[in-house]
Amino acid sequence: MGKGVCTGMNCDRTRASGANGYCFDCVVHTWAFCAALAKLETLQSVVELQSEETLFMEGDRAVSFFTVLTGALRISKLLPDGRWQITGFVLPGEFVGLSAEETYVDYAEALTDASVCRFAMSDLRRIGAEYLEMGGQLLAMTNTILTRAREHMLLLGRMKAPEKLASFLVGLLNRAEATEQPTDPLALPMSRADIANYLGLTIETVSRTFTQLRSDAIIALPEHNLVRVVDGEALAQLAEG
Amino acid sequence: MGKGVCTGMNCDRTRASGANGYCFDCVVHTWAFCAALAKLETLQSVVELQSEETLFMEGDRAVSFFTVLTGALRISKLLPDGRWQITGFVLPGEFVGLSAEETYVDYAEALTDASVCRFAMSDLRRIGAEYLEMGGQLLAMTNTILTRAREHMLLLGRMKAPEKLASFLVGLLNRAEATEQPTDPLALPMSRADIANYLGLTIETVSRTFTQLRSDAIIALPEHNLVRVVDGEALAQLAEG
DNA sequence: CGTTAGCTTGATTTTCATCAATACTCGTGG
DNA sequence: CCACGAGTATTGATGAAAATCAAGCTAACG
Repeated sequence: MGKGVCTGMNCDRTRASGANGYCFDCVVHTWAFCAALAKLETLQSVVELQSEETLFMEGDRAVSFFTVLTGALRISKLLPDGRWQITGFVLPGEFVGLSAEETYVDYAEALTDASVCRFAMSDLRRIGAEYLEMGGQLLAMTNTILTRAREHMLLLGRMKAPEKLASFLVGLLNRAEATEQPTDPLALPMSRADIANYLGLTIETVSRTFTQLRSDAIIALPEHNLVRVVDGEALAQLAEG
Repeated sequence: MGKGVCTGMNCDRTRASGANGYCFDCVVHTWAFCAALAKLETLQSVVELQSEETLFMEGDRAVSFFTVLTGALRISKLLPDGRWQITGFVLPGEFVGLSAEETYVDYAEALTDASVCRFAMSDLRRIGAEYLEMGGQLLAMTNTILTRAREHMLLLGRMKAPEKLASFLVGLLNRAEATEQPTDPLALPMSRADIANYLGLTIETVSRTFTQLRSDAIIALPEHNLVRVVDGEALAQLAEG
């Protein structure tokens, strides 16, 4: 899994939030849960991550949670024998690291160079009374994540390889659209290995399936990490099962 | 999937909560999120469900959410072509039906005859300001559900049939223990078909795997729906992967 | 006591994993 | 600028796990 480790709390690569310490000009301002809050700006700090760096590990004390500003993270769970499953990708404006436990229950690692905005759990509890609105926002966003998790279970349990890949691409397209990022050549921030793991497949099967979708003229692959949708109808069809 | 439909809101089979309308002697009082609240008792009503009855469906307006009092529910998602995936079982004291959307995003059906305690979403919003504590409880419980969902993804994506089944049994044992229900002959409230679907397998594979675990002297099956753990060590070992 | 739904067992097929090369891409240094 | 090498992706051949197809079995219920 990841190489470097930066547990947020004690990482030296932190600095004041945004360009000048205010949320209102934060890159993800309009999508992130913290958008609702003016005073929150005093509570966070920005953490810079290099590609493959670990933000937190299972078992670490869950003292912080995070909003992704730029780049992307991967969330995964590990089996004792080394097998693991990526349970989600976290894109800009989305948050990660809330846990009902004292410690984190999964791993968060940077897929690319990334920056995240750190919040202290203790601050969350403290301001709860004042900034009730945020509690609601967090609950809503957690529910959104849960909904996505359940869709992913349907994918893992019941879909065939081409359906899985189509579904994955459609999901990425939707999220890119939602955060106003380019979709025509859609960028895949993750490797084939990450895609394969996320979909419960192997690298080889993902690769074969990519070439299959390409030869069926459903997508084009101008580069390994760029996808162009040729037949959106067929892709959506596949993605639906 | 289910037969009858009872969307909670307009179900006639409702009555006042508990034996006498107070939460404090509710059967799940000590485990349910509502335990923290005294005033909540005025806000709910009890809904009785028959086995296989539907509590809510994907697309229904999400006007209520529920705590299970007795029995068990199954939560599932449906693919257009009829394939579906059970994403979770809901046991007494656990809640279900919170959604960030306007409508429910999955199906909830009774595995057995069951009773659930209904809360109105509007009440949740209204009392939010006063009963902040509950918001935190809901967030915590939602995070617990999310954690379980992620563990389930690991199971669906990376485990082999015997590991899946062992993991499922261990999970049920833990939950039965947590709510002080019998574990020695552990009752399986769900059919082989439900287990199979939940684990991303077929009925046949589950059946074969049960007989395999039995002939390996890891479990005994005094009846189809009763499991006795013979070699807990081996079972835990398998469940861990 | 027969019927039916749910479970088990067996035979065959399918999908995907595994094993094994081969090709591509990008960065480095001659 | 090109050759080399390492990491990543593709392609091919084979094998294994679980799905599918097809009977039987069991137990509960009329």
